[in-house]
Amino acid sequence: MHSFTEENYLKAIFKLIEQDGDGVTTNAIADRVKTKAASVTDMLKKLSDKKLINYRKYQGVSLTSKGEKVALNIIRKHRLWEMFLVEKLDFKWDEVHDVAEELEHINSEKLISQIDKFLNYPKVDPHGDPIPDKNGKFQIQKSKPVSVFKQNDVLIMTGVVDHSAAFLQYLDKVGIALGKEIKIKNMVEFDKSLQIIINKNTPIFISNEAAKNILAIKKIKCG
Amino acid sequence: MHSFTEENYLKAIFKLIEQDGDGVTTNAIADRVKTKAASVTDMLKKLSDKKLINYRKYQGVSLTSKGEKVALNIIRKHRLWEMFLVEKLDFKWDEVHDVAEELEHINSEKLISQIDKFLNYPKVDPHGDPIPDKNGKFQIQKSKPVSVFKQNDVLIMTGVVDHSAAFLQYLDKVGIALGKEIKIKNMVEFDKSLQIIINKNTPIFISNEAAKNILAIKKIKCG
DNA sequence: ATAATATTTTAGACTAATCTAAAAATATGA
DNA sequence: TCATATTTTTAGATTAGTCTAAAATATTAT
Repeated sequence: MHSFTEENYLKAIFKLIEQDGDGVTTNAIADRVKTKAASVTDMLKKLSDKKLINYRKYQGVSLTSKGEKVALNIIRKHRLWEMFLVEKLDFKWDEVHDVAEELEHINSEKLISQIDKFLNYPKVDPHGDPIPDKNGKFQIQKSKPVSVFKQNDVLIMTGVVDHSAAFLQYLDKVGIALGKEIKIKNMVEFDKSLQIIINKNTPIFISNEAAKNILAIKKIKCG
Repeated sequence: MHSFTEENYLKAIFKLIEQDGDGVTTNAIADRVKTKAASVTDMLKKLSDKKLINYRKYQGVSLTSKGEKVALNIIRKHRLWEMFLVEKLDFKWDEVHDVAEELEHINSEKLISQIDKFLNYPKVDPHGDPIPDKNGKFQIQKSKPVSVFKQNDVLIMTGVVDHSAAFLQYLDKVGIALGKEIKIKNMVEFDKSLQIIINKNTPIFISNEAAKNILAIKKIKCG
């Protein structure tokens, strides 16, 4: 098993990737786990030795599939416990976080599968965040900025962060709208702009700034 | 708050006192918390500094009322969690111990009071052990050998450990029977024999061997 | 392109809890 | 009572996680 602390680092890294994509920085992690950058570096070496993250000095980190599995399991437990506290023990949705932070580290397969059953297999927690199933798969996807996805991902546009008229008019002009398919063809290293294909049309470029403000989910593979 | 480890030591000491009375030995604790005597000595110093135990080198330990309070709270949490696992999550009574060992260290007043309510304020856990209430009082007392009680305790005799005819005849002869009041007048240091008063009659002496085989509970003060 | 700034890593130290081996205290028993 | 055995404590080392301060690397802005 992994230590309480290792689990917290993996969870922090997972959430940072979810927010900002791969290449998570030492300082960002230090912020999230409320420690100093030097301590983070030590832990990154340890997690890397255990093949839980991909780490090269000064280059930022990403999770290996092994590390992602661990992180997803912690998140699953956290969200199921939050659900339990609200549904069964009359906690308010804003009271549950700190207790769930502790409960998520309890080690028992049976405990968590029984809680899941007891709650009738919920798909989202009290904050509306999706709960991964026991295989680490989300039944419901949360929309994320286009900027966090990877080359060759195929997405469905679901919303915007910036609701300004100017931005919406821009989207209209380039042909991005709710429900449209967006395939990420390429990412330009220099300015992080993206070459994308909308509904199989001719590729276009959008800036990193634009990509950060367009929300999307991964398209589910059919067949 | 106290560390996970400190809590485990306090719980171990509490249980040893419950079994054998005050003056718990270093080795007995080492056995229970599965560590070495040297480690126990270190921890005893720490707990003593924090005024959680009474400790004099080589003399064995007892709990201060502060320490007992902490121990009782851990035991309360442990037993409520066991109850929850069996009643609500379909655990077998022999599957719950290890998980409850982890859950008992979760820090949340509200969590445990809500679990208590959810279970409708149970008085005993799935193993039949009494559950202390939030003030650390047992609503139901577990019978313990007379040998573990202290001077001036007033008890009610509830049973025996040794069911042999010889022992029962001896009890009959000295006037000890189910329901009789036993007041502990004095304990002889030399052989640990007890001077007791049965139903306010003339004091008699019983051996430590006998005292270990007579079960009793503390008499509840009326009025 | 280079100087200034910011980020990240290294080096070395600290704490809590643990261990082994040796010393000290206590208990046992002829 | 005095030697022996047992128990407990001390001394010194180890591990996980943390810290500060200094060095190395990367980024930014002129």
